Amino acid sequence: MKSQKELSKTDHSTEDKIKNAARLIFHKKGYAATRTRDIAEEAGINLALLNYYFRSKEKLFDIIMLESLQGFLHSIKEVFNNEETSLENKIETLVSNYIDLLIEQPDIPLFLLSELRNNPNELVSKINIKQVLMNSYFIKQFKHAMNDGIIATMNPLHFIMNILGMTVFPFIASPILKSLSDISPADFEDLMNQRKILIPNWIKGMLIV
Amino acid sequence: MKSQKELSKTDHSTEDKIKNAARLIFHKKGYAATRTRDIAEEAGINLALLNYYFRSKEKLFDIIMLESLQGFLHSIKEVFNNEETSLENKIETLVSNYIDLLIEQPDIPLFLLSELRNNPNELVSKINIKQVLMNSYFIKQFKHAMNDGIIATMNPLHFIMNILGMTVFPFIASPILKSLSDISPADFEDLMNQRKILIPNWIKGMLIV
DNA sequence: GTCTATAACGTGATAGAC
DNA sequence: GTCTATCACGTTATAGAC
Repeated sequence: MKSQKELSKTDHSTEDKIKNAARLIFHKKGYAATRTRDIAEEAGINLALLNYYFRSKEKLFDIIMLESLQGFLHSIKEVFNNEETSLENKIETLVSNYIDLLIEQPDIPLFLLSELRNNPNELVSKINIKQVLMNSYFIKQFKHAMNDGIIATMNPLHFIMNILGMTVFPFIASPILKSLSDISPADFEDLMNQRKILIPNWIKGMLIV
Repeated sequence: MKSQKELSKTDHSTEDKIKNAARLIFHKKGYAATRTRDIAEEAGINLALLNYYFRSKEKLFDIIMLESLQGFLHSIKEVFNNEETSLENKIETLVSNYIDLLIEQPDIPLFLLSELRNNPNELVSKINIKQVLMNSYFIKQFKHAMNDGIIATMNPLHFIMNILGMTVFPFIASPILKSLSDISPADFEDLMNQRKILIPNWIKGMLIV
């Protein structure tokens, strides 16, 4: 239950106030549409202070971007490299954790994907997503099960696309989905919580030999 | 096979040159990050002409946005309201059409979803997505099959999220996915083409009672 | 550290010649 | 219709007082 604390992090220092405001607005509007004035106002401080602490809009953005990316990968990393849990259990945990995360911070995926779009970013290589995902214990288990004929043979990328697609996409597309049905935010959250059970079941269905 | 023609539309008139350039850059960078100067350069004309023809950046954007949204919905509309085809056939056709469309114009989904994010846009209601999707012949077939016990019972929204999630998400997340494996653009396209067959099969698996 | 005032710059839009 | 030159404005960033 750290999420609430995570969101409105310790707002003690001015530096933290600015960072929290920046995260909020960058996530919501993206780099280009964000004005440093908005961040300053949201933080309740003066515009000059932003440059005093972070030098420039871009530097501040880079910090937020890095942290957001790391935070988002953190969930996967922990689950994927747990050597105690089964393949099935990993899927259930991952989906459930992500849905919880996305209910709290629904803006993160669209933010990350938009900002990563054109920047074959140094960040992506710095964070080394490849190492985290493709060399994980999870992938080992997956390939092992395929070799043993326990699950159907497929490129692990398909598998990752399906899990992430079914889990993350509804949040990215929520503006449209909400307009499809006359669905309230509470209803939407209910639907997403249902998916904690549904998605792992669907995924299992895909793996049957 | 209209797609090629669709993309580089008749570049005859200056107006079309500007629109095509605008579409290209807006799709790639979004509204805020796009400079009218970039559009003018891409179109090979002068900045003043852009305002001469379209009055303002925003007006030009609105046109591109509307057309893009309509184009994207067009695929669904046609497939979903065909009263001759089966439920299974509709799924196969929709997935296949979308993958073809996204291979040609991979920037569209992220563009639409980003720009729609904060605008409970008049557009969304003007286009009336709800009407197109939820009152379609497809949804009728779907509910019918559920009532008859032919397919598993679930909220149709889950179903739509799954199809779109599995189909569209890989394109949205392609920068990350490409960095995961050392996958070439051609390999990525191959993977996506595989999914024309795979996704409908997975979806059918979800529907088994 | 924090503020006000202002400089420096980029961008959308227009005037006016051709 | 198309161009060059320029305006008008908003935004980032800094100087300098407190």
